[in-house]
Amino acid sequence: MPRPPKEPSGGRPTRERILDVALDLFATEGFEKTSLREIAERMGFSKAALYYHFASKDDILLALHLRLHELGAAAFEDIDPDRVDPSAWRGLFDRLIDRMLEHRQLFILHARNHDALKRIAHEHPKGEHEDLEERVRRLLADPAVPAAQRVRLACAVGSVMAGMIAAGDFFTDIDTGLLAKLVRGAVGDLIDPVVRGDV
Amino acid sequence: MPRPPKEPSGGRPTRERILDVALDLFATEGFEKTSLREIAERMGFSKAALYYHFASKDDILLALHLRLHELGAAAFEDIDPDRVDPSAWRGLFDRLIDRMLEHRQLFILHARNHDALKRIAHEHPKGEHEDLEERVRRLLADPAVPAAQRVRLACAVGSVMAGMIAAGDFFTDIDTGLLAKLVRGAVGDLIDPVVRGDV
DNA sequence: GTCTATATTTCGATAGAC
DNA sequence: GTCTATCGAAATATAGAC
Repeated sequence: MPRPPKEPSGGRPTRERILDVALDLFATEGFEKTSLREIAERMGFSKAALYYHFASKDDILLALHLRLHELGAAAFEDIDPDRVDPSAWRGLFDRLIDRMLEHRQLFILHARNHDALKRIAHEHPKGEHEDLEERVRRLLADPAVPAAQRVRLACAVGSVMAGMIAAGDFFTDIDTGLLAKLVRGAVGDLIDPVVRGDV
Repeated sequence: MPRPPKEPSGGRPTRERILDVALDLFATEGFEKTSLREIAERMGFSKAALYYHFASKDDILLALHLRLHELGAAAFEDIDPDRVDPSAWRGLFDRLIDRMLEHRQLFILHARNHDALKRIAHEHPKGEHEDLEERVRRLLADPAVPAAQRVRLACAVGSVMAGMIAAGDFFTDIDTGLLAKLVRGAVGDLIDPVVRGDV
């Protein structure tokens, strides 16, 4: 029989609590600069104990990458990978903004440790997931797409990122719902000419 | 008498060439991940020789920080620190975009290693420079400024950053002049409602 | 100005007891 | 599942010869 949890952790498994701590540290200090000693100290046990739950430091980052990947897969599974036309951009960004504000830390982790994530994703050739980021990346680099559209798309992505980062640093007094509305408005102004076909 | 330079380095002093190499590495791999061994290898001499030119690794980053600071001071010395009103934003961003595209690496270095730069700037209390970034930062965090203006400003900054980062990654086929024009147009659409007083 | 050699620290990771 | 103890590698930095 499954024994009930004894720790005062809300029944949250130790592995998940380690990931919570690592997410916080990786997002605020960076993956390279965060040491396992630091994670272990916050968890209240020794460095070696971490290795019972994870095979390596990279393995912790990989698990966090999976959290983000599953999130993205669930949120954008109805998008046609082969045909991302501008008319779908507005709805795409509306959902993206909500998701990103809802899971700020995960996206900040991703943006901040992009190199490390790319490295371990490259060392784990399993799945070769075709996620949203890769599609946007290809769109941005495609010389066949009008330059104006590509630049506008990059600015829109940068705007969402900036809003998300600022949310925790400068916008602590702004309600999340209002922030989402304002960012949606700004992104709308950015991609309106693209959607309307003016560029 | 000042002896002529013998190295095939265009007469560029060793110290400056070290900074060039360090800038490239810090911007592409990050400050923490770049080792002095890596810099020394590219320079063609040993690790210890670096310490003849710089007192520490932090000192190298500090010198690069000064490059950026002098650049910013020269470019925005005519801005009134105490009165940054929206009507000046357009001109501010126009100059900012040109400067940033012109010195891409320096700004990428700054964005990527913001924490390390803040740390060494904090350890060097000299000057307590009041630069443009600090002013924008205060504006973004000021609850007295309308939320819509703050969010639009953050999006504009994020757009410029995105355009600059993408310039080297995805926009290699886009002429710099065209890119600057397109980013100016995008930022204009973002801050137009603010400048006109619609928000 | 650059070298070799080395001191010192910190890190990720492992071994084995409990 | 967690511990202590330790290994090996790599990092920053220093000492002293040339």
